[in-house]
Amino acid sequence: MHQTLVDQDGRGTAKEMTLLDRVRGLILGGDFPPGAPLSEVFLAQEFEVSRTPIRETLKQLQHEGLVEIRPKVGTFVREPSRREIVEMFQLKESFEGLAAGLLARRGKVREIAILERNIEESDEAAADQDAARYAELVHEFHQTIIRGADNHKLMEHYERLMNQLAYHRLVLRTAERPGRISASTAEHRTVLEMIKAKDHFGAEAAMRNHVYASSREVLTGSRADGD
Amino acid sequence: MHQTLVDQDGRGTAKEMTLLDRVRGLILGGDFPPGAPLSEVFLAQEFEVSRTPIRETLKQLQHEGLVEIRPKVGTFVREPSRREIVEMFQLKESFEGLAAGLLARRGKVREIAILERNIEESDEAAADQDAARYAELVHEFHQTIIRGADNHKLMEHYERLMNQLAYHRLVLRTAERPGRISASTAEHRTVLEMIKAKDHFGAEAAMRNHVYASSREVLTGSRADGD
DNA sequence: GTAAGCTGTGATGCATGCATCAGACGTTGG
DNA sequence: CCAACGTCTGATGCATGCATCACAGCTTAC
Repeated sequence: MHQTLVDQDGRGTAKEMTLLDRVRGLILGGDFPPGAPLSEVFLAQEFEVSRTPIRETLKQLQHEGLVEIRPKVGTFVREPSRREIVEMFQLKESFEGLAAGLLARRGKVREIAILERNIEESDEAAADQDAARYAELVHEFHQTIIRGADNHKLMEHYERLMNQLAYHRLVLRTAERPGRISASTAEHRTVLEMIKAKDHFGAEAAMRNHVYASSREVLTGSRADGD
Repeated sequence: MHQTLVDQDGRGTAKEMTLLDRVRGLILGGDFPPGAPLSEVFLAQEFEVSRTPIRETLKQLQHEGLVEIRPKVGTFVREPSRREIVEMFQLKESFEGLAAGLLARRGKVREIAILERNIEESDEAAADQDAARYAELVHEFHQTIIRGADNHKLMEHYERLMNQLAYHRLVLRTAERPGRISASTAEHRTVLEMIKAKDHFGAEAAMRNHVYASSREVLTGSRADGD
């Protein structure tokens, strides 16, 4: 029984998605809001598998912090408290700062080129008032730095963290304001300059400053550029 | 050799240990060295449960990075490569630096008192050439700082990281050299001074410097104080 | 003698059934 | 009317059995 496991966002890329990815997608996609119960039998029917692999999946998601399993009661989508969100942003700052520092130390030409191009396109997107494209580029900028750090363990922890933040980010996306989206580009530029100068100390500081600034504004709702 | 089924902290509290803890203890305790296969049926018999909960446990451990599940083949204790160990130490440096900085910012009197006492006892242990006690105190010092940071998400990520490093640390423990164990106490003292001065920037830098120094020596085998 | 193919064995992957238990709801006593 | 209790329902927790597959070792062709 080779059920074609198509992804749900209609990209048509039809890559084989593991059950874990699919259930997680259900949560992050908003189909199950925080607090919603995740019944094993329901999910089993939904994905046409038995309860056993569903149970394994839910336990994994518990480990990721996305769901809460109350023994003998059920599994529920976890709603991070505001405090936890603050904590996670502190971690994000630390992770991305570390990554920027490592990348600066390595001075990888290819990544630098990508980042330069990214900033150019960000300027264009900002000029075009294309908020969606801008958000995409911001995401790409951070991803490039994380990946460029060349530290796989860091990537793992970072991904775990961002998964937990993801639902929150989706909510924030809706609050984008095209008029202010270029605010963070200047900070991106500073980070890139530090990296190009191989100033790992400065790069880390600039990146942390940037993440801190955008997270502050996210938390207070004043910038909310989805970054 | 090791108490297998009871809790390991010798508290005698015999708290109900979850299967996850018990299997993990088997790995970290060295009963299953890296590369060893973890047969589901064997573990099921060992713990007198069926294969189903064992499977769930193994999937969790995979997520923790302690084991590697090769589909349709089996589960094996993962042996971190040297590169991964370096990566993990970089993360450790970042985590503990963040924690020290947060603790300095908070300036919690209780934690500071604990740390001061810890350093005193460390000096005594060093004077007594009591390597085991010293290692214990070092561990406690770091734990106090991590917990004092008051960031639960940070603790989670830190624990995950240290679990992956744990096997390696056990190996290092055997290489302790009583003559040099006091080397890190000076660094601990510096960290504490920064925290007392509420210099979060300095505290972070001092902590990172300390972690970097000890990890360097661990990796090159020149200090190897288990820190 | 070597390499390709085949079969056996043992493991995992999953479906299913039963035991157990938390929480809901109706009932009853005050 | 309210609170305490008993029953009931639906879920989870786990044991078990069957299908499937990777790998080893043997067989066979060349």
